Amino acid sequence: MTVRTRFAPSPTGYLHIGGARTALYCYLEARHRGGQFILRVEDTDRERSTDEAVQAILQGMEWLGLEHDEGPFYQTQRMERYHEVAQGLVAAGKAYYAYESREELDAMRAAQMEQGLKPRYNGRYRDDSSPPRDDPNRVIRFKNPKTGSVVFEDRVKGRIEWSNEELDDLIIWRSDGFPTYNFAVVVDDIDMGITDVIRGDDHVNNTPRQINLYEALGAKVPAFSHLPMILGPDGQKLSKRHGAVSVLAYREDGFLPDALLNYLVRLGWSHGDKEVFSREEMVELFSVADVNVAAARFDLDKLKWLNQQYLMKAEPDTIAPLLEKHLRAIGVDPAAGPATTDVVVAMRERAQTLAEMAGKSRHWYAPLQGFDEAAAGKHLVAAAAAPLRAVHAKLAAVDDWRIDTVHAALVDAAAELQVGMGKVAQPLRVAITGSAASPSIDVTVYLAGRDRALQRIDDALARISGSD
RNA sequence: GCUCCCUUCGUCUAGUGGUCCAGGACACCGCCCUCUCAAGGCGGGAACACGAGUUCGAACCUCGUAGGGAGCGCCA
Repeated sequence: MTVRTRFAPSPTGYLHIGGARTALYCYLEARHRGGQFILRVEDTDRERSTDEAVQAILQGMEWLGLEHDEGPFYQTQRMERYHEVAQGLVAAGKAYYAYESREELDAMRAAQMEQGLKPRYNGRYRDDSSPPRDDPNRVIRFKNPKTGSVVFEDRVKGRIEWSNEELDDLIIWRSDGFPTYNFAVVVDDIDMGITDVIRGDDHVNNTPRQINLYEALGAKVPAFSHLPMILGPDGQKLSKRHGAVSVLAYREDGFLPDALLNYLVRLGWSHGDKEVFSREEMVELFSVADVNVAAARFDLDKLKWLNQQYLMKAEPDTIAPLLEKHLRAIGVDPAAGPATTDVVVAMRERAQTLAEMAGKSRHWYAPLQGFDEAAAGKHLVAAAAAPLRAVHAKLAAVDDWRIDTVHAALVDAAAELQVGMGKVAQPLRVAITGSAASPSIDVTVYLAGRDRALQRIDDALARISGSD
């Protein structure tokens, strides 16, 4: 039997970091074992599910390159099937109708809590053999076994045992005519031949009752793997403030999907000391059985480091179009300056994200947005005027504008003035970029282009004479 | 309250009874390289939650304590 895993998000929000990691692990486990990865949208909560959320999740999966082999399936399109299975359970005496109102149930739970008991349904209609009657509160409850225990071997957490006395008769069919989650997942996972259920560990508590459902339906119980949570940097549950945003927000921030995937795969899983994994390596080496049991915190610094590793390793040609997008995003026209592939090569060691790269490259494409005052105050001083004039003259005389010819011009200027390169480079750097940090000075000047470079030197000279 | 789960450097983790006075990575600090900033190289500080027990020997096994998390829905 081939391995089949599924990712089953509910479309009540976007695809966030935690969901993305779950999807990645499902995907990797299936690929690693030569099986199929299935996408299923759990949209039975008609009040909270939205179409936008469905689209956002699909887009997120696509951006990350987590391709599914089957689906997406939608639970709302499988209603007849759930109905049929629920009725079958009733007919077989394995489920029954119950008629308590929500208020009655709330009161029951409150009373139990007060006595220090775990709130559970009391099974009032469990043995009621009277024919079903119409009632707005009518639901179907599953007859959970009353004795014994459920044991399962979680592939992440190990052996887990649950006494049936802890479980009550859960509702599988709501009074509004829709199935509940615990019931629909089981029916789906059986019908779709899911062999490995990989999901967040907030579902551990549901597993024993789901296993009882599998058994009542005479189906083979799949293997379960419950993944620990991803926490925010402060150790608290992820919130919108720190990380629980859509994965697409990471695209906007200039992260590469491979870097995000690499970060995510290492969050809760490892392979010796290895840190950087290509997609192929992930597929080859990953096993959900090696996933850690404890929750992990999200660390943006490490994600940034990885992102830069990927930025530096990638072909500049593949990064250039992405840089162009980020330039446009900040209102800069990529056509108004140097070839973006050249900028990528110059900047990839100096930026951790594409957004940062775009911001630090803007001066090659658009007017300076003023000077960094500390840098200008230090370098655009009277003593810098002579070097700047010398450089201006040398650069104006370069007719074949290349990095090496620019470089030679700068060396000439420094030699002529009998000063070190530093005396020339820093004022020039500030003049060209507005700041004291940039790629090596020849590259910085080269990328600016002759006209822009000469103009900025003039502007800097004007500022120097103006401030004296 | 009850049930279940978790606990190695600030963070992600290696480690499955001896080779661990605990290894790698990010972050931090220092040095080197150097026209700046980076990148890169080298080096540094930094952890087995606590307490009992088992054992010749415990980060690894057992029990307890503390702390954290999840769940206890006609949400998923």
